[in-house]
Amino acid sequence: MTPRRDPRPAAERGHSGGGARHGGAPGGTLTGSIEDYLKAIYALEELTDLPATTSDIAERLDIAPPSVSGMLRRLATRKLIRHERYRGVSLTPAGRKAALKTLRRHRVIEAYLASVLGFSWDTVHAEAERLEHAASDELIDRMAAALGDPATDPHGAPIPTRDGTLVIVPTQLLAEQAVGTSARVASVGDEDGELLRYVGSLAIRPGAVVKVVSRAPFDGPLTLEVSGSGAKAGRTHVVGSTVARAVKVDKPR
Amino acid sequence: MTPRRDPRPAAERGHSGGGARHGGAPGGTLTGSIEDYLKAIYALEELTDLPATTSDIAERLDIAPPSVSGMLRRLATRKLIRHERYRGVSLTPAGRKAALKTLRRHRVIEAYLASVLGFSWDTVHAEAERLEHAASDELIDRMAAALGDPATDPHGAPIPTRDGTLVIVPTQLLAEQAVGTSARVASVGDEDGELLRYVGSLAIRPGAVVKVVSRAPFDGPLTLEVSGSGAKAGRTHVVGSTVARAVKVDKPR
DNA sequence: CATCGTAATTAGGTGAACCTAACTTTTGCA
DNA sequence: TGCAAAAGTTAGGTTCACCTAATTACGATG
Ligand SMILES: [Mn+2]
Ligand SMILES: [Mn+2]
Ligand SMILES: [Mn+2]
Ligand SMILES: [Mn+2]
Repeated sequence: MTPRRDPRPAAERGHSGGGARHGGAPGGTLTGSIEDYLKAIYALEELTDLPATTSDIAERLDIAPPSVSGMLRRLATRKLIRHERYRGVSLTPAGRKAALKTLRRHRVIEAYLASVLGFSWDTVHAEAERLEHAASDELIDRMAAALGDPATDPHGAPIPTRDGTLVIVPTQLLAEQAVGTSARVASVGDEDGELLRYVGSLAIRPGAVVKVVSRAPFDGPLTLEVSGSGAKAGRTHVVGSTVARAVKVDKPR
Repeated sequence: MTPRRDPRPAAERGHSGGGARHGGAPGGTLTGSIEDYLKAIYALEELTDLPATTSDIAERLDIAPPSVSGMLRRLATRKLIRHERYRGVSLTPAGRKAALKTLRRHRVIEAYLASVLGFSWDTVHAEAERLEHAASDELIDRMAAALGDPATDPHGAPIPTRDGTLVIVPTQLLAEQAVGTSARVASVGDEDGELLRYVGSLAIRPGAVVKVVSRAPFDGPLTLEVSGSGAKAGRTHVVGSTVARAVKVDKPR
């Protein structure tokens, strides 16, 4: 009569989801896939202040749109998102909380790998993308503590605190920075390792100061001066719009 | 005509298997489940020098025997084990290699967590059990290097080298040690956290020297003297056969 | 050497997370 | 305002890794 074994879905048990932590979080344990969807939705909402669309999520996660539709239904059932059919999704408080928790894990891991284990800033993201689903809360806390609870990750992105608070510093894209002005680099997008290696070779990293010398029309290339230490510092460089949209600078005021 | 996307099974892609590393290992990437099966088979073969049986594997992994049968068929198809129907399984060279690789990962992670991040020896196993499937080779190498390529994990178990060599020190179970003799503790089984906490409280850990004072018949309790530093050291203790079978001591010669 | 208990396998599910092909809804634009 | 393209969903698969119930093989014993 009584089932012999753990009747939970496979993904929530030992393996296959990666999401099996220990503490019984309200609403049940989240799989690794779910954590990545929530992170993606969070990032898209943040970016546009609008509901995230199916195709944006699909593109970001490199998953076919119908697969996303299916997952969104599951996320809605679990009350992690609100889904208006054909319109898009937004995170519920529970979903946002879970997204920020995963984001904290991701960024703490990145910071630890870079600071303590000597990983380069273009390799930490891929590693963190997997470890974020396998590390316990305990491990994340210990890594953060070992670094003195860092405020940002190696790419300059703010690290959510243990209680789910994310400090939002006003920034704008380097692509939007006025010609002739200087600004401090706040962060660089961490998804594309090649881009990070290139940007790093130009001494563009969080804290560096960049001056926009000129901007070609029609989303054209940007001429920059990077002031900072290093061999290439102080020289001018021409970067394309992809790079200019991957770099965030402090907003002037 | 051409398939739009990655046609690999879901478990080998982004998530769901945990086994998706980066380097294209020969024979295809292994899922986290497969890695755990191979580790279990390796341990059972090591223990008895006989083919591992379905029910032993099932018990060790807490999985129903029919599920194990199914997985064994898949492992045999992938040439990781040899399977004689109704008889048992043994690892092929490829399977053994994979098992040792996972074992190395597991033990390096345990050692790192204990030495660098201050985890206690009774908590590292659970953490390593998940991280072993998500960490890259690079990460394992860096953790091992940070510790000066340790020879053993916190429980005294030898760590396989990068090239898959495992140093086998002749040991016997504390349960088999002759009455009246002393021996150095080589290792303690790491699966049961509660047991580790208890054993640790008796100052029984790798390197400690234990003397068997007496042994009650019929698999009965053992009276021990633990010599070493610590408050409880030098006192006698009585431990049951479960503990006596979890502790390995150097073999006399 | 027949039999019976145990071990192993087969048969037939399930849910998660993906896919392509086909269909429906929304929307941008002539 | 009508209509085609784009976006989103539904329909119908697949694989993985688990499950229970039923069946088959093995091997110990009388
Ligand atoms: Mn991830
Ligand atoms: Mn980052
Ligand atoms: Mn494991
Ligand atoms: Mn261990």
